[in-house]
Amino acid sequence: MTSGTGVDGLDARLIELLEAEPRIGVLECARRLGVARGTVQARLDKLIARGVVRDFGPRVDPAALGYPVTAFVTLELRQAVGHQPMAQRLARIPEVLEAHTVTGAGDMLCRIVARTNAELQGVIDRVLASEGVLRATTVIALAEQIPHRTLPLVKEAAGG
Amino acid sequence: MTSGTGVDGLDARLIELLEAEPRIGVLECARRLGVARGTVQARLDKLIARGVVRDFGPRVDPAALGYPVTAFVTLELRQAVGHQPMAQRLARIPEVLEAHTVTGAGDMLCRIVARTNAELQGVIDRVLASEGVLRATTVIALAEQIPHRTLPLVKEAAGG
DNA sequence: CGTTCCACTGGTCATACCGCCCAGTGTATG
DNA sequence: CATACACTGGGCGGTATGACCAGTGGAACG
Repeated sequence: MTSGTGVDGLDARLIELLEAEPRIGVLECARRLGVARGTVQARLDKLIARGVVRDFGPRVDPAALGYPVTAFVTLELRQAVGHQPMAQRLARIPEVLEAHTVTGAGDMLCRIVARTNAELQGVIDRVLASEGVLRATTVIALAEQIPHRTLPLVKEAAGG
Repeated sequence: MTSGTGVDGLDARLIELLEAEPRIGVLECARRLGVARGTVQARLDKLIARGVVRDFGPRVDPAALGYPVTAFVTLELRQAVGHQPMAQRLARIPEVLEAHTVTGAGDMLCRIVARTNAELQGVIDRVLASEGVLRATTVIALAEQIPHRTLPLVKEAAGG
């Protein structure tokens, strides 16, 4: 194994290839990478088994779904409420796409989408209505300068 | 069309199914959804054509790659520097997974990962070294309460 | 130095899926 | 009423898939 993370150059090239053209199959990957099909299969199995590649689920674009407004909302919680139950309450709001507990002044950071700025207000109101939320600070994402990516990281981890 | 977004119940069920078991094929989907294969194919094509489903790329887990530390960094930029060139500079740092321009006190919000807290400092230093960055405010993500999801949103858009 | 382990190769096999085609039907639209 | 559209259910050839195998080369270990 090339590095401690267990990802080598071939793994990285494989992920890169799949990232670029997700529809191609194992056989095609093998051809392009210049290795045997069984090798690609084994690598892929191992990457999935190790959790490096979670899955190949469909990546849905909220904007195309009609939710072009993205915002990051920092929540301040009442100390007494646990983060777990809070997360469960937030999970009931479909527009909450993501939530993390964080350090700093706030307690939780959420990614929220909405159809319009006006509806964003509505979503935030629903968040605020959750028991235990003291305050919500919102910043609206004006533009996605770097869309979510992991490829450079994979290459980095592979050593190059 | 059921709704203005162009996603109906069947679309939603299809996405949900693919989300749950990404490896199954069109035929299997058709069987489980109780519709003809051609229908599934047509729906899927349209979803992709409309951009609702971006692709089926591999979802890489940075933690499994050896980058368990996630942080959100808010950047204040010198007014003179454009966001575009700034994004390009940030894009050269593999650990920067995402970047948005935002409203509020800060100018950009980035998602950053690192191997350790100590290395996080190093990554932030590299960000700060970029021309035009005046200040960086960092919050570390302690736990991912709600991992990135879009399913509830899809169901919502489909009307339930 | 020999042994053992492991990954990769390159080949086969039967199965099953894929993309594409078609005619027929039901339904909403104009 | 005519049209357009979506879905059905069927069939077609081509091809990938997953599984399996023997053989090879390198690295680690006693």
